[in-house]
Amino acid sequence: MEITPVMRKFILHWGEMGTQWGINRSVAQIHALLYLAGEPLTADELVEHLDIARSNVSMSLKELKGWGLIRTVHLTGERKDHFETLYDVWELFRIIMIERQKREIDPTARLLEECVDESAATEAATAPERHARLVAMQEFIHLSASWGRRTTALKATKMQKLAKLGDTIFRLID
Amino acid sequence: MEITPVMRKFILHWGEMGTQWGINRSVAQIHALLYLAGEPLTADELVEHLDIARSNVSMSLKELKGWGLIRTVHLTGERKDHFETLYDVWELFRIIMIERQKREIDPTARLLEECVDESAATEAATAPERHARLVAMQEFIHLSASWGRRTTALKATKMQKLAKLGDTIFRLID
DNA sequence: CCTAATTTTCAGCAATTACTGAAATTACCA
DNA sequence: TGGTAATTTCAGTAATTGCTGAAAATTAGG
Repeated sequence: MEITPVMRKFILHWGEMGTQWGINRSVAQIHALLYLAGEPLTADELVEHLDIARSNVSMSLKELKGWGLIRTVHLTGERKDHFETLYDVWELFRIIMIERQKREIDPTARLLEECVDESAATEAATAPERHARLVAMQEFIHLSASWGRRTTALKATKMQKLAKLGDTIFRLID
Repeated sequence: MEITPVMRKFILHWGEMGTQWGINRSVAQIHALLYLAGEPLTADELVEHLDIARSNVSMSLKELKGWGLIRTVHLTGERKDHFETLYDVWELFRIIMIERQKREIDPTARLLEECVDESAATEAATAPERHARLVAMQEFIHLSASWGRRTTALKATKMQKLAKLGDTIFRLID
């Protein structure tokens, strides 16, 4: 496994993108490299190619395992752990959606429900418009969560088909 | 304009959510407050309610203006600038989508095009599977960008209807 | 124009996040 | 079971990001 200029270019960009979305640069880079490599790599290979410390790789791999984006592979005759990611972009997307939903959308939906309930009890009468704005936000988050759950419940192949179908429908409407 | 416990709760959560999505906490809090307030507020009112420095508010407002999420309002007889946001969550969502598309998705799509082209020229023959993975990623990003453009091209009301329609269709399919 | 109110800028400090190297732990084999 | 390779943990440090106060710039009213 050697890193080509194209691979390097992609990996670096992916790392920067990650930081903008709240994902650690090392984590994003490691994932990008595993995706492009197409074969399980050892932690030491990641250290070498990405030029980051062994301990950083260890932590980042742990993070990626936590997201369910990589798995440990044992190669016969090899002592070191090897790591590989999924190679299906739709499946990757699906997993990330599920996790972000669980970590971010769902708690927000819960909080908004609390806010709306408390608002209904205390200030809906005195500040009806503000109450309505809270409800509008709650509905939006709720609808987003619903879309998220429904799409991620689909298999990756179905999801892809749906996405392409939607795109085609849009094109026809235009 | 007084801050109620419910408002405080929402604003604090929104600020935390922001940080997880790469949005500055102060920026997110200010926007949340303007949304809930339902009326234009001065920078000094933001300082007081959110307990952050005047200069921080100034910077954050600039950021929000850059995103097109707030506008300056001049009230007759008032010397100070007042700021208000849009109160339509769908319109807010639309603006944020357009901006993120422009800042993040489009550059990534361009980069992937370059990568695919370079890969086609240099290594498609020697590493066809890796080339295919790059192409798969490009297609995914391209499809995402296409969906983004098409949905944001819709008026907020149409978008909302489409979202609700999609949700209903999903429900029927289940 | 001059003055005072208001807003913006920015250098410096604070807080957070990211990364490293050393040490501890675990896994594997003889 | 002891020894070595591999991995993880974590305290300390570096880098980044966020925030502040002081000062400069801008604006509006007289």
